Amino acid sequence: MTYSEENYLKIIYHLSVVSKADISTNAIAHEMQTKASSVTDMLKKLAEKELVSYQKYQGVSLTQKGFFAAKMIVRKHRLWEVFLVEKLNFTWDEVHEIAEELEHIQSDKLINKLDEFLDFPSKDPHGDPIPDRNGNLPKVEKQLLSELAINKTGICVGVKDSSTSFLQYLDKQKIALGTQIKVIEKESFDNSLTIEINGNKLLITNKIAGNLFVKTI
Amino acid sequence: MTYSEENYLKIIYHLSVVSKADISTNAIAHEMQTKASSVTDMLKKLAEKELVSYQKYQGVSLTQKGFFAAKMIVRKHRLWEVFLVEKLNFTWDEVHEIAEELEHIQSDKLINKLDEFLDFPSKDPHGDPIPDRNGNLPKVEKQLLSELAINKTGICVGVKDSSTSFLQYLDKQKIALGTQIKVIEKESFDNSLTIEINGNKLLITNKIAGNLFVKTI
DNA sequence: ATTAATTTTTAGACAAAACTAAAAATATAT
DNA sequence: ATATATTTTTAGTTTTGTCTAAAAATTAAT
Repeated sequence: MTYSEENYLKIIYHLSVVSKADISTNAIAHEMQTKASSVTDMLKKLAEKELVSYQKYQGVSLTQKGFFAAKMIVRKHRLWEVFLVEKLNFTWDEVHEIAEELEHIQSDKLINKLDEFLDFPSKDPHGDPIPDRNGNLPKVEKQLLSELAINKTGICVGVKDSSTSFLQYLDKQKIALGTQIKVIEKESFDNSLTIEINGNKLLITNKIAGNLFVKTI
Repeated sequence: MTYSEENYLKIIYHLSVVSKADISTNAIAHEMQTKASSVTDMLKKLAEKELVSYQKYQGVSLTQKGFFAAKMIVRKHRLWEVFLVEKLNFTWDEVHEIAEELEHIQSDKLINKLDEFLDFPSKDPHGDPIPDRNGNLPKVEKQLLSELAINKTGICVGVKDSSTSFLQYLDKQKIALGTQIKVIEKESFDNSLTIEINGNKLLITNKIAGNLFVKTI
């Protein structure tokens, strides 16, 4: 598989996790930051290789083969992220771009030895689950902070958006994986929330709350 | 720089270390396992970027800029090899191919943090020196075993050929970096050598002796 | 010093992955 | 139901790095 094919497969996988329905050409083009016509070309190539099932004008879905391949790319990405943070002391907002490159390194033996070296982690630095060598994904129980009821407390277990800017915002507000967050108040006009962290109150927008995963306790 | 440009630069660097004179198109084609016409195309591109100085029909040499860039690629390659052997327990004959991919990962921060994680090694698993972040190469004092005089003893400090088959031959004969080797006899007809390792005598061909570096003691 | 052999370069093509512009299919709105 | 808007596909280019075949330059040989 080429570098580009792997990137498409990964994008289709991520879109599939969210949507269930077939993935549209435009949705892929948007994620890949490319043009719809380029996507069409690539979908034909992936269909030819039986990595996706594709019907003209009807979008795509991953085949079993494509699904497994995508999970292996995600596995590599997330394991490298763990390596970068745990072993090389990168911060969680620095690792995504580097892992985007490292995920394309071929060797299965490498990734399995890396997995062992890292002591078989089940989650990456952003709380996302890491598929094992057979493609099994640990099921992570979580909900968006924006969906948490008033007076309920959750533990931060992941982020939906793992962009540098969002992660740095969280750092600034002293929100990390494992942090306890209690919902104090919800403003119905703009859906902003007042939350309590370590005894301090903090006002956050709905956009922030919609990108933070918590687990209720 | 593209993946392919980096590979050309690295090959030109390796040929330069050996030959001093300008590097011929054919020599590069042979190393790259490609055609001379492809090499010509690439040399024009590298010259355009001022990474090599190139005169039609006269071969190429690296510019200062190209020399530094090449050393950074070699640095990455060798540091990753150390990582694979020291941290992931790969054997020295398995790491070259994987490092060929890893050497193209971009981030400077990554490679400097890796360097630190590995405790700033000066040599890779095959005894080759690792350039530091400024491009300085530790000078390694060594000579080929084939050039060692009779009755002299040397310590194995490196290999010229780091192919899997040669390294596995050395493993089979219990020759590793640090092994003491004494030259007992040289057969002038075929230039084969009788050597002594750990008290045992061993007959090796000139080809073997011509690919093993030793340091006299 | 010519001729022959080798090396190197040019010219033209091709595959991968992207693009633009236009056509076709699907979805939406009145 | 028909017109309009949107989405998707096709057709034709472009760029990167490769190739083959032929031409040009260099090197070797008599």
